[in-house]
Amino acid sequence: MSKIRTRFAPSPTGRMHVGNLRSALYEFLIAKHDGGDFMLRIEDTDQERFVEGAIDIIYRTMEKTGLIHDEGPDKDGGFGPYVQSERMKTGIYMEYAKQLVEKGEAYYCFCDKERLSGLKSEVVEGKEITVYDKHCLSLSKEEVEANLAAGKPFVIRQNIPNEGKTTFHDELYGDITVENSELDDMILIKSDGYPTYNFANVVDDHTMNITHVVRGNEYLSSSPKYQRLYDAFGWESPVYIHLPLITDENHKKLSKRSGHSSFEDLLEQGFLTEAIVNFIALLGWSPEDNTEIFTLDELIANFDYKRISKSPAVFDYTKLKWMNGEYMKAMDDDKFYEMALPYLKQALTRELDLKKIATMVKSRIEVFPDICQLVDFLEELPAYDPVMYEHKKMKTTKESSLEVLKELLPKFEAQEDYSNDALYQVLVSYVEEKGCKNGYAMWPVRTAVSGKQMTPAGATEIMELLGKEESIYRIKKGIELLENA
RNA sequence: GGCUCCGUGGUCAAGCGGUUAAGACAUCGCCCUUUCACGGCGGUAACACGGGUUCGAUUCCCGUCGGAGUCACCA
Repeated sequence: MSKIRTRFAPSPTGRMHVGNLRSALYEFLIAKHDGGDFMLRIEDTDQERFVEGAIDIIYRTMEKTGLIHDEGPDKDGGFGPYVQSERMKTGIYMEYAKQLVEKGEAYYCFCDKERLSGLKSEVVEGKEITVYDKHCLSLSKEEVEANLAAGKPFVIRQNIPNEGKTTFHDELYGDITVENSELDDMILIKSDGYPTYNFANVVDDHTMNITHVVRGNEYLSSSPKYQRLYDAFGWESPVYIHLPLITDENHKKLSKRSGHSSFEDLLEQGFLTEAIVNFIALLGWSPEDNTEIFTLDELIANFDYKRISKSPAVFDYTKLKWMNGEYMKAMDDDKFYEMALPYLKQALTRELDLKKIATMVKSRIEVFPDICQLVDFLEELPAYDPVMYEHKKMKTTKESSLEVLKELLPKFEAQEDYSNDALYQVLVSYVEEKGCKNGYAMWPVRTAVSGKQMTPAGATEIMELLGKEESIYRIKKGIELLENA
């Protein structure tokens, strides 16, 4: 058995779609699990859709996610060029297309747009469906030569008989057979001389010795055509592995509209690269045991493509968030601080111990932007409703809270050491003296000092952060509020 | 609409003829706690339906229904 060779073949048309990223991941894992090679090939045969900078996005994403290719435009492995527009310059596609023409497996077509649009078509769900009528197949060799000599624009189409069936084999889905009459004579070479994706893909996969073609499920229905191409050339077909679709919450193919369809979207929303990779690895694949958290190396070690699922998977944003939270908790404090800093700075402008705050917040958030609403009260005491002082479990009421705050205020004013420990002592001794439960005193203080239902820290921790002046000010505010309530 | 694929809780999923049908997210409840969160414990919740095959079907076959994908000089 020869070494496995897989490839990731994106088109430089913009952001990295998570579906594509998962394909890349699986292609990488299938090769690496077996000690094989993974390559990157740029499929830029559509000049119109080409987006400037998109190739950089691809490189950056691959590197960031750790999907390091063994061969690619920047790493020649002897099978180059690895960019289709460059391959085209070698004349490879036209050469192979002509081979097919000679074998009668393809033919020149000179039909123009007008004739094509005049073909009988059917409109289904707003989409126009036309089947080419093989009009140019009947052209004689002389007619073709004459047209070519006259410089008439042409395309080359695959010649698929109207009879018979075509079968191809997929590792996951098994044998799939379709009637040839269902297969359209697809274009191999476009009138601009570029190959279509379909054709370039087959030629390149073969000439680059790709052993396992791993791609999205959306190619399943066109695969018979590819199979016919391999057969027409007399090439051995690769192992096909079609991946289940990733859908949105409505079970539709994940699209830009969902707002989280690309890797960049996710990064912008505060997700960690490792969490994203881990999450999408589990979209359509599961290990033998119940492990859910995987490093890339662990994935390589455990990835068995036979365990890839056949049914589509909904991209569960909520679970991604949970997973991201797990990664955050596992992060070391310094690294977390570094990454959280931009968000902290955005929320807080006053002098505060950001490092301490970062640590407090670390185990309580799922994505970085959560930080803002969690710590904003430190910046400025929010307006709050005095009913927040009432807490059933703490047995506090507005009245009891007022009393506690009033009794505590002079103690806090007298206190010089505003460390959490010292402050906590003040509270505890007050509680002992009063003979009540901790919460009975804690709750009102925390409420006064934060104005929030939920905070990333306890009362005295907050006071330590705020400092004496601000703490006293906030407690006085609380008293005022309660007196007027 | 034709063709193709898919069909286990709300979601990801294990299962591959005999199981009390795992686990995770979400949700709910309880406990812990310097509130909330974290953490711990527990609960609710699924084999789309109808026929076969079989001693026995979630598992195999057929049909129905449902969902999706695809039908470009886009990839």
